[in-house]
Amino acid sequence: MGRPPCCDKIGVKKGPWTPEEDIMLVSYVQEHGPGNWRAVPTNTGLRRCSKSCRLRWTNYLRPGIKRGSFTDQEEKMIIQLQAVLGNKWAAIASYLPERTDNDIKNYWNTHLKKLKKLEASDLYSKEGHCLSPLNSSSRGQWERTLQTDINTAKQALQNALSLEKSSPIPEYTTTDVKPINLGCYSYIKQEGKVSTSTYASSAENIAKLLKQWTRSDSTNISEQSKASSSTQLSCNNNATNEEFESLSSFESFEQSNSDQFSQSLTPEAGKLHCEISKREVDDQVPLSVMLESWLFDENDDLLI
DNA sequence: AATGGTGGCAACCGCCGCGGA
DNA sequence: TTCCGCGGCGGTTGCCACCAT
Repeated sequence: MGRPPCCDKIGVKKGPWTPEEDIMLVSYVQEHGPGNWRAVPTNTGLRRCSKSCRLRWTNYLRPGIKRGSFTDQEEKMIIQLQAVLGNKWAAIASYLPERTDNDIKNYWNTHLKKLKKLEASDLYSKEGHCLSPLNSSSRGQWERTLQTDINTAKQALQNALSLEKSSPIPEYTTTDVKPINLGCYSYIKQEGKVSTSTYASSAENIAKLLKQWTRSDSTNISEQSKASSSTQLSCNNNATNEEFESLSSFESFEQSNSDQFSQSLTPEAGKLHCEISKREVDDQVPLSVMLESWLFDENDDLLI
């Protein structure tokens, strides 16, 4: 006998979310903040499971989510963090705050897993042995493999971080996939033409619905926030005033919820995140140094 | 033009851990 | 101390769009 379902299955809607449902959820979270998901369906009138609401928020509607293709730096970080942390997608996602664990998991399963498999088979054929720890002949050999993995991870992480420092904003060529933030939705610009998913094409509709509840908040938005928003939106000539206002509202909301981000991290990652935030304010210790010291600590733990 | 195959991604399912009663 | 409910996480599924034949 398993645990009963988190919510009554009868009358609970499943499948893709409609823009109207998104609006209901977003406006509720805007008002009450993320949390107490159990109460969301009853308070909003959404015929959705509480888990579904939380998932929709964290994976799609949450402000600050970057969509579109992964950059080289992101890919490197995912590969190396996966080597160190394993399939701890939430932990990995905590180092890529703009990406959700679901996104990273999907990316790994569709792109990187294949890549790693290919590399592994290549090594297997070249070296005539399996690198899997479970099949290695001795623990010592496995530890050496692990150590190599960790060292590689650290190296790549440092490379990625140094790249990040030199070019904090990814540059896109005309052939690159270029994500354009539009509130909680993203338009993907590819090879000069703007294409949207069927869902994202409803963004204007969403913006109209958002208009009502953003009006009251928009008066409190700082000029700085507006400036950064307009920079992002300048990519899209079709951006409406309503969309602009909704985005501004989201950004101010995001800032107010930065504490919740650090709370959502794993204990280890949370500690690191807090430490990084603190140190960065206190004495500007580079992120790469923090990560490296953390990785060294992890190594010690693993090899004891 | 039609159809089958494949890849990508959003969403669901079930288990686990934590915190409160 | 135990039980229960909730939120979080990872694995998996199913739908849809794109591509090749």
